[in-house]
Amino acid sequence: MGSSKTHIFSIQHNELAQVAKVLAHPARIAILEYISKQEGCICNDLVDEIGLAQPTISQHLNEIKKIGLLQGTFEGKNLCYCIDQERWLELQQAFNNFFSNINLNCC
Amino acid sequence: MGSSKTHIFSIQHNELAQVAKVLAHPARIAILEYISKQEGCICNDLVDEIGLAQPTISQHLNEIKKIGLLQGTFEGKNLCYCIDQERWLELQQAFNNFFSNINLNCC
DNA sequence: TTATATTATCGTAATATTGCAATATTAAAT
DNA sequence: ATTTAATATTGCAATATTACGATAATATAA
Repeated sequence: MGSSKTHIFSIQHNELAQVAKVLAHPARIAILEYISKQEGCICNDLVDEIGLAQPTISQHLNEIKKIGLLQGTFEGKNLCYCIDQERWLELQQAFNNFFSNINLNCC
Repeated sequence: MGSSKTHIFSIQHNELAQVAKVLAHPARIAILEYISKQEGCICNDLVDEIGLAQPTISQHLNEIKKIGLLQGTFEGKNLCYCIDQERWLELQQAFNNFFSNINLNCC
């Protein structure tokens, strides 16, 4: 065991959970916030800013990338990351729907 | 290693990440949705509904409880869970703030 | 009190995540 | 082509998560 039984859940539930998993680490929250404060971002700044080793930051960036939240473009010699606006708003909507659709009539 | 370096991050970032972690499993999403559809809930129903073993459901409920999202009251011989409304709205707000405060000016 | 039903806890196995050192890759500058 | 700087990948160790069988605790009913 140890692995989630994803197959017994709906696609919607799995997808929301997958996105939540990316947000489930303070480094990734901090990275997203930091990137947004810059206009784009050079990865090496993140290493100084966040305080984790370069390979670790790179891994976290990859997790964020996997759910489509990062666009990367080259600018001079440095890779420049920025947040994918369309996907961002889509996820905002997804969370808001989840929180709004829940019925709060308590027993 | 293996454990998150939570101490290098802000309280806000850690708290949001902690909540996201609870939502980061489809079973817990499904449990929250199912509880909300009922008015309260008997755990054994969840076992049938979700399709995981009773101890596993109990563990998931405990994770949800830890972030203050469940109220439990006794009703007859069965424990009746329901969603804590105040906390729910608080978390909805927290996620919405996170998504709204991000600056989307791309490079 | 004893039986019954429901929920919680314990113990354990399988898998996932986190983090970093070492190394490789990539692209620009010389 | 070589050097330099930035980012990615690999390999591995430590810890966390997920899941469930066995068992304990809890509360009602008989």
